[in-house]
Amino acid sequence: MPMVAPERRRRVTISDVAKHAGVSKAAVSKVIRNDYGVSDAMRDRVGRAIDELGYRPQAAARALRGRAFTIGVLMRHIGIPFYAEIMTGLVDQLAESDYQAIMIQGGTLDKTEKRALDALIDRQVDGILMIAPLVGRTQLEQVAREFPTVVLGRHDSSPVYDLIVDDDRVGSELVMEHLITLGHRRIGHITFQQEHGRAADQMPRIRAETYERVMRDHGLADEIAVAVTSYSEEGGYDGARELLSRDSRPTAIFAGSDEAALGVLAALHEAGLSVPDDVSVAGYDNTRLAAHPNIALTTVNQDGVVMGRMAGRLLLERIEGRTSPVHFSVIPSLVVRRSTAAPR
Amino acid sequence: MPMVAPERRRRVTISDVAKHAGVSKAAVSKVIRNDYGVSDAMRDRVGRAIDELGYRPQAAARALRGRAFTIGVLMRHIGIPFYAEIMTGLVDQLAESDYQAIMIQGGTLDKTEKRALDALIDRQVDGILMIAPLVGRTQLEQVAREFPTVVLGRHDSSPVYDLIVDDDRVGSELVMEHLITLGHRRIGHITFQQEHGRAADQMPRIRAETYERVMRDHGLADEIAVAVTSYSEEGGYDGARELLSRDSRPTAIFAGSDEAALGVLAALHEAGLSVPDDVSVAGYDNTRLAAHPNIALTTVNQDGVVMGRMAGRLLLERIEGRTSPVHFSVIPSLVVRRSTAAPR
DNA sequence: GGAAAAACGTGTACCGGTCTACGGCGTATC
DNA sequence: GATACGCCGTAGACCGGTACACGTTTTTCC
Repeated sequence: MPMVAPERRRRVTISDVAKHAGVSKAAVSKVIRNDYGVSDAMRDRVGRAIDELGYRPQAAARALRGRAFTIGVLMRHIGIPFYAEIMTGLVDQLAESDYQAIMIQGGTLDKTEKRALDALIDRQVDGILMIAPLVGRTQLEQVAREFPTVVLGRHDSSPVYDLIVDDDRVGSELVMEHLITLGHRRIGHITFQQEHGRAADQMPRIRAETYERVMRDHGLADEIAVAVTSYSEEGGYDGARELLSRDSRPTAIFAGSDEAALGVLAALHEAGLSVPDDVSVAGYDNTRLAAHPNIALTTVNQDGVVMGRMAGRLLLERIEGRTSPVHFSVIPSLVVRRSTAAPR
Repeated sequence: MPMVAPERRRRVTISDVAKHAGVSKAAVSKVIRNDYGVSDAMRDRVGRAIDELGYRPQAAARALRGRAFTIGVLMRHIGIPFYAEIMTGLVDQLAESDYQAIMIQGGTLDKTEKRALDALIDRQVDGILMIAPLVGRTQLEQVAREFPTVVLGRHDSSPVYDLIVDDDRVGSELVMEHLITLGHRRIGHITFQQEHGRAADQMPRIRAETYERVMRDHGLADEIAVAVTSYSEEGGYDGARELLSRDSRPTAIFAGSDEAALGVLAALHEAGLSVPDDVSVAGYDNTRLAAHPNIALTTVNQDGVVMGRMAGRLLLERIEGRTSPVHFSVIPSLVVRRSTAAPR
């Protein structure tokens, strides 16, 4: 028996609505876009036709001429809890507008990120939010010149895009002062070396530099010990093992991120060292997991929801025509939990 | 001084390429799509022109007539570790094709999920992957009739879409047999009541039913204790508190998900009970965190990467024209860690 | 060697919207 | 009463691709 192809009902178009309402396509378009020059009667009439037919404008067609009503979000990877917070804020902010946020994974390589970014551009998004992008500054500015762009989590400001950052200097100082006040002197740090050596103002770099500065300010220049790995759990694990293998074992480790701190905890556990009795551990980001009683990590809280909401606002403003750059900084706070204590 | 509007360079179009190569638009289009009827010379020539101009086809324009080369993924929320695994598999599978995955958050409400799904449809995606969607079956089938669709994490099969599931019966049995073999009799369960009461074949329901069945099979019908909350950390916390407050405290808790299990651990910690000495805890999903030494959760491993890869494959097949439904089931395995032990 | 078939390139309608230009009509202005 | 103007609706070009129909050239085959 021949397979009957399922009849794919043709989608309702603006012409269908126009015909059904007995008006022109242009009139329907005006109503949809809330354009000038529409009578109340027309609005009602078209509105009813739209409802009756269940019409929804097709984004692709709109994109070709006008806007796609789409905000593209580029992130390395989903599953990073802090990113989820950002999205919560962004979606919340966009909920009142006609815009929709779509996300795309850029991965951790230049190449894959480039591909993802291109994909967003090819899809004619109206604005782009880049979360901690790897892309070099020149290319970043080139994109930003053509599309409203907000960059989150990088410190290199530019006249062509908006910037949202947590004040990593302040946050790192909070952690370091906390550890030093507790009495620690041999404090290690785990940082993340981006592929682009040039990016002196990227977030991991700032945290690392602040760490070193505070150490020096307290006359602990000789105790500086940095492991360069990555901000992932694996990175934290490897970094901790490296730090532990050095001559004088640190009594505290400031991991550049909570993810990394989780790896540090794992490494310490494996080495039979207890936290915080043998080694204190602090992270950064206040991931939801940091709060879990089995982890109880001292960390820095940066309000991701606020950052996401602000990102949405800035993008909408840019889409509306703003060209002057905005630099928004969130002040972080220290959250002390059981992973830090005075050294024994 | 008047602000000079940044000149937005017009994007390179197919006509530009055609002119530059001295051929027709149609020829360029054929080359791009690898269509029939193109000579090697033509391919070279056009290829060179494309490279020289840095041309990239615009997805919106393609979508209008042909395909958008976009796969839409609908998920409740990013930040759920298991979803990240699925995406890894999906992206990996799509990497070789011309398709790109975009994600959209549906939230936990019918209404917000509907809006997100509409947004995908409006954007003319070529295929949709729905991860544990809330949407009712009728609507689901309606969407699937018009767009290639793969549903992951729900057990209600249909002739119009493909299904990818972990075999939740087998997984739940593994957990229960493990606990019973250890000697537990008072085993509690935490489940998730979806909004749609009708969905008898949804995943939480299956895990819960299997729990009850195994209990009965071992003559433990009287010990059945189920807390109905949700599969989130909060849900687990609340559920555990409820179970602990009952007359006979369970010696083991089978949480329907790792997320919930984390909440259970938190509640036990708060109650001053130790794991696994006082209470054994098991989860489901083998989230990355379950492996962390500070958590060390006994759980069920279902290979999210494999599931994601399969989702990609099935979608591409459907886009190519397959209409017969596929039902793919992943066999889970038990991962025993330190959160379970014989009752004292 | 000639007819048929295959290979290749082009012209152009079309997808579903947006937006500019314009025309008709009612009202205010002088 | 003629002119000007604001308001409202429409016609139709246009966005950047795809795909079909068709003409021309080359190859195949008897």
